[in-house]
Amino acid sequence: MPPRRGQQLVQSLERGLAALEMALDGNVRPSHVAEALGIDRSTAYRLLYTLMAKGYLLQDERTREFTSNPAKFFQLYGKVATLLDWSDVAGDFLTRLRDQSGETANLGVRQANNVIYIAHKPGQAALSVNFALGTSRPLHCSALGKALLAAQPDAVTAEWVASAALTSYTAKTITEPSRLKRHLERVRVEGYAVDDEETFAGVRCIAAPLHDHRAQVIAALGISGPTTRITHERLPHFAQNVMQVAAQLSAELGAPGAEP
Amino acid sequence: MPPRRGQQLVQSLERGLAALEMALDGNVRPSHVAEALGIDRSTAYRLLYTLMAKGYLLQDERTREFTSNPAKFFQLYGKVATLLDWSDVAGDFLTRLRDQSGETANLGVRQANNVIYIAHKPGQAALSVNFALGTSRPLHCSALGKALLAAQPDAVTAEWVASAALTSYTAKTITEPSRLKRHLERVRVEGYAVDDEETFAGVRCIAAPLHDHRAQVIAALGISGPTTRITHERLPHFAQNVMQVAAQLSAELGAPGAEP
DNA sequence: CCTCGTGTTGCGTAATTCGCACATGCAGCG
DNA sequence: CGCTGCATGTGCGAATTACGCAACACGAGG
Repeated sequence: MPPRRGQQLVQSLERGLAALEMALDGNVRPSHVAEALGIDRSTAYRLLYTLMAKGYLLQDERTREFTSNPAKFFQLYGKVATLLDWSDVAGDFLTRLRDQSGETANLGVRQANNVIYIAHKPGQAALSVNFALGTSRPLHCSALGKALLAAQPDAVTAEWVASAALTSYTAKTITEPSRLKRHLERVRVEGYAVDDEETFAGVRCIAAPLHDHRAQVIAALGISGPTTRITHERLPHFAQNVMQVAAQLSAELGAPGAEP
Repeated sequence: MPPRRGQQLVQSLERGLAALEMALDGNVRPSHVAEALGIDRSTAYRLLYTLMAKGYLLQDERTREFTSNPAKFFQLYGKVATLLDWSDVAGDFLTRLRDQSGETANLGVRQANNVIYIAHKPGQAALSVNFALGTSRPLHCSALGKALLAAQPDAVTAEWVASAALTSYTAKTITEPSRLKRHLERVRVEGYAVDDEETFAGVRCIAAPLHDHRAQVIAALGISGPTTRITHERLPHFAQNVMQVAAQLSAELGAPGAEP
């Protein structure tokens, strides 16, 4: 018997959700899930079967593989419709930012240790940064993520920085906790965050936080583009642009103190 | 111990998913879930807590209520990106259908006993049918649903009609299995389905099935509008329009036999 | 202050789940 | 063609796990 932790999680549910997420990353079979989770094949099978019975998965009649059921997830997603509304509200501002900067504009929220991109307007230049909605990126090396991190109270940020796994993606990724902490302090002072090729070589991003009617930071807005266009010289200009649109969107969301 | 059914489902996972879906329909508290599922409060709490630990739910610090975590569901949804692509492909056809008919065009797939609307183009008239993406409607009283039902093999349809709960929504909803069966046979012959105020009074819909490269019916396409514009006289004309665009979209999807 | 309702946690029980073992089916190969 | 290897799917018994009971903490309301 494993030692009881502070809070006991329901094991079957935990494993079932893990199996579900595996199926979302690609078709799975009981043997795969069993190996990945360190459980018996039969157990994995019963979890998958239950997920299928509840509509989350489908099973291919021929190959016997379990697949995620897109319709089910679309339905679930439709129920958290607030985000859809978000896209509608933010759409005009993203377009404005995209047109003013000429680069891909995007908007993301925090989910655990990641930023999730929930709305975007891809740039129209031949060479533009592009990725699918719903993509997640680490907080510590994305502009949106750093803008969100910097908005937290000092103590929270300090604790997070100390305990987080600062995975390196490029030579420029900040992996030292102390350096990241100082970096975030500067982000807060300046009002915007920069990802200077810390996630992808050749890609620079700029982001600023968005405030709601309670002045709470709930999301971040930014642009991403190739280093050839977002140069160090033009960076301050882009940053002003991002902050300006972020303030406008915040005002639209009812943030106090923002320009009308 | 309850008698074992043909296939045993994992109870904890089943209950956990039920709790999750409750949370998607609005904030929940352990006592609510416990009562709805007929389980103890403590059990409901542990399920909710596990869902929270895995990122599916959030708990309000003040009210202690559990809320769905939109970011998580957006992330999950982003992974089943095939549907997003679908919207892209279907977008032009939906627009064409909307512009030709002047009514709201929509596209849906089957999910259990419902149709899920996964793409649409709302009509531009002052009075137009409109609903959010991800909405679900019963198969037996929606045009899209009947188009999907009629495409199945006879035996499957017969069994479904006999066992399904044909809930009535308006006076015109078809609730007799035998009548629905005949109705669906006619749908198959005609090539299109009509929802003649069977779901909402004053709303008429027309839909036709979409075929993929294997000639399998995978979705349905249609229009919805007020009975004042979609009159019985003009209905055949609208039906031709729907079938034509459906055939074009099917061809785009690689369906054999459809016009290029 | 008392009561009621609810969130949260400890604990013992027993129901539920888990893993083993096996039947079955399929694909590759000698 | 039959043998082997591998995977899915299903009884079944053991015991781990999840469940319900009970109790505590806390806040609201009377």
